[in-house]
Amino acid sequence: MQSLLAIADPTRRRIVELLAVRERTAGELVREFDVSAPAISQHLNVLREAGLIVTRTEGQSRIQSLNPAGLDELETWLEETRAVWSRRLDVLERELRAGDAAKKKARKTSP
Amino acid sequence: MQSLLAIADPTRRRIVELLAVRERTAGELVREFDVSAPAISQHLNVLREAGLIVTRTEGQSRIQSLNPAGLDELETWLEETRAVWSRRLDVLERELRAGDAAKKKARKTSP
DNA sequence: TCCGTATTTTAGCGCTTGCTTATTTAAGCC
DNA sequence: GGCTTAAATAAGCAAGCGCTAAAATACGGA
Repeated sequence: MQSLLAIADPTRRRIVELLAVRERTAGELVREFDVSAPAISQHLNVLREAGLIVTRTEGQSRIQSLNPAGLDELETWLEETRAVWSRRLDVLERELRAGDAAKKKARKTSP
Repeated sequence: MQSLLAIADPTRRRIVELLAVRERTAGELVREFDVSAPAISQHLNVLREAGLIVTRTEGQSRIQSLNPAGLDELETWLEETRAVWSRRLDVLERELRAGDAAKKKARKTSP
């Protein structure tokens, strides 16, 4: 779940959003933020290790782009959690209905 | 985006998963982990402030349960990012195809 | 009212994180 | 080779995080 930790940081999340629009060099990204180039470079390392971006060298600039498989991990966790959880809600609702029915029945014999 | 920061921590993520199955008291949650009760209580504070869980008092125990709206924020970010990004991939693919066509055409006149 | 159980708050500590400046690596150009 | 541009790495620092033990709060029962 490294990708979750990676996008928990606002700067890194913004980088991902920028790269979602189009790929960029490290230098282009630096210009979008009020932090130094090393700071961005370090963020890019984290994102790369999390599998969210890939970097290819082209001449003397390194181009950063989103990794197709990167967001999958996040989506999977979210989907699974939501699946378990909404199943639970269904059960809860059914129990609630059953409970109401039982109450109604009980009221007839002992109000 | 507080919810993202909240579930970036493995313990808190586990708490969410446990609550997805069924609601639990703080004490029940403590027994699931190898950390002290205060630690769990603090994690619950973070999750509550992030809107991921709600707490109701029942007698002397406090019951924690997942907040229906909580995961939405995450899902929204993920969906939007993916939407922008996959749109970009579509454009890219189309450009690629157009490029191939242009190359083919060019080859006919000047190989 | 005093006590036990459940939980939270406080205070303090070590570790990690994100940032900066300084230095290093790498590629293109003369 | 020497210079410039692009980017990464290294070292160091302040702030934040998660943990713990200790104290405080809240409720139910004898």
